[in-house]
Amino acid sequence: MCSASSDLTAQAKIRNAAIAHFAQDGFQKANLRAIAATARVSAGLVIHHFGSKEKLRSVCDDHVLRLLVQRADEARPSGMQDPFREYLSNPEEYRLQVQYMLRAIEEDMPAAATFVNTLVDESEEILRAGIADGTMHPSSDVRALAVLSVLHSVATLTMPPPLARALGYERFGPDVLRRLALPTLELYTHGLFTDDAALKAARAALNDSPQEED
Amino acid sequence: MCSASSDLTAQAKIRNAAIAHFAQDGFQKANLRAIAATARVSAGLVIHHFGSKEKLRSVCDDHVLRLLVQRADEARPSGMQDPFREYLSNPEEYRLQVQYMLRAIEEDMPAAATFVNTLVDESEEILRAGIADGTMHPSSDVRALAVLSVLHSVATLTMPPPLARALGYERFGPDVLRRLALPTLELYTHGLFTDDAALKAARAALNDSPQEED
DNA sequence: CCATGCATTGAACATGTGTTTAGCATTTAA
DNA sequence: TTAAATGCTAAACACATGTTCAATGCATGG
Repeated sequence: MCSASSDLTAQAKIRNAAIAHFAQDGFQKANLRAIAATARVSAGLVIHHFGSKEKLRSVCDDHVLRLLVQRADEARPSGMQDPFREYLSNPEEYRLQVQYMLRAIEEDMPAAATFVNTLVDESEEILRAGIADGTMHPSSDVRALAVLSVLHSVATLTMPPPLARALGYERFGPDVLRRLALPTLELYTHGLFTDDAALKAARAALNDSPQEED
Repeated sequence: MCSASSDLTAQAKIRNAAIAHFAQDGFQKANLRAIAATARVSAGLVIHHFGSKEKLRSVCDDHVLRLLVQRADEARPSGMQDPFREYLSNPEEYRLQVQYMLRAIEEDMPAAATFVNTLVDESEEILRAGIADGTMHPSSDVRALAVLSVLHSVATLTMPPPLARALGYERFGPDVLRRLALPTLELYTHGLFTDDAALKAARAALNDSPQEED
């Protein structure tokens, strides 16, 4: 990265350093002096160019969002589906951008909402198409299923250290992802239960106390 | 809570206030003066009784862990399985303890490791029993499946706001949980795919490049 | 060459927050 | 009753960190 950083403008160097720090430490824990140090500039220059830490984050949000959406568009029509393989088969820089966006989702930033909506909408489309052509089971609530699958993907990619350790790894990484790939596909192919007793029980319970709308 | 707080020792009041603040805001964002204000004491007293913010957290960790494990033991042999129904059908105080432990998992505290290991071990036992008696499908990696199911539960209970909003809710809550219950059970009963093409492809891909890095 | 403007810096400033300290009040023990 | 210990507080302190400011260097145009 140092080889490329010398011919970038100071603004771009700061922005890239900020993206790395925000992705790794989160917005709050990341501090301007460390970002400035990574970018080989002073803390004052960061404010001079971006006005405030908040505005700097906004610029980073837009930048990463643009990169990810652009990459997804280029990969049409497959889009952003199968985030696991996507994540595994792409360069370090891409992983950083994904990590940044995952942090943004956790911290509920506006750019994250845009990103998540894109993912969920795309997921819902794929589900509806799969159900229509018979490759996927029908669902009582396709929208919820779309959210659920995105949630599972996000959760896997942000797996908390204690869970990674329960699997025998120091922390989340590509090896953990590979380890979980097969069980995940097995679950999505055969399910877990051999009968629908639990499902019927849940349906009954939800009908007993229908806290619902239409 | 105010009615009960008057006859608690100051230490207990501070500890309970800290649990609430840590659960709601996370350890870093929570500050001693706010905790002290909730407990109706001065900030200095918090340090006087607990030594430091870090030690205060340690006491809270142990306290919440003890309460949750005790509750799980009382609920034997069902233990901590089906966290959704457990979460929905229990009082506010219990939700706070769960929320505290979820925060501890995110922030990778020692107590969280204990809790997670309990959950995963218990989950693995249940899976092995279910597979043995034929109510669950065999798995190529039961341990990983146990981690996966715990991960899904944790992820659902800590659903980031953007995902809750993608479902049409302001933020995560009991209603979101009820909405996701059926799709989750459907997934765990029937799976998603109607054939095993994706599963076979994954098996093949993992055999082709079993240990690849770029 | 000078002047203007931009990039950049180091130091100072402001604020939030964990912690320390000195002191006060109340209880307890001799 | 006095003295020590305990519970508790307000203020001060230390430090991290976002931000401001004055000054310096350096380019470009007149």
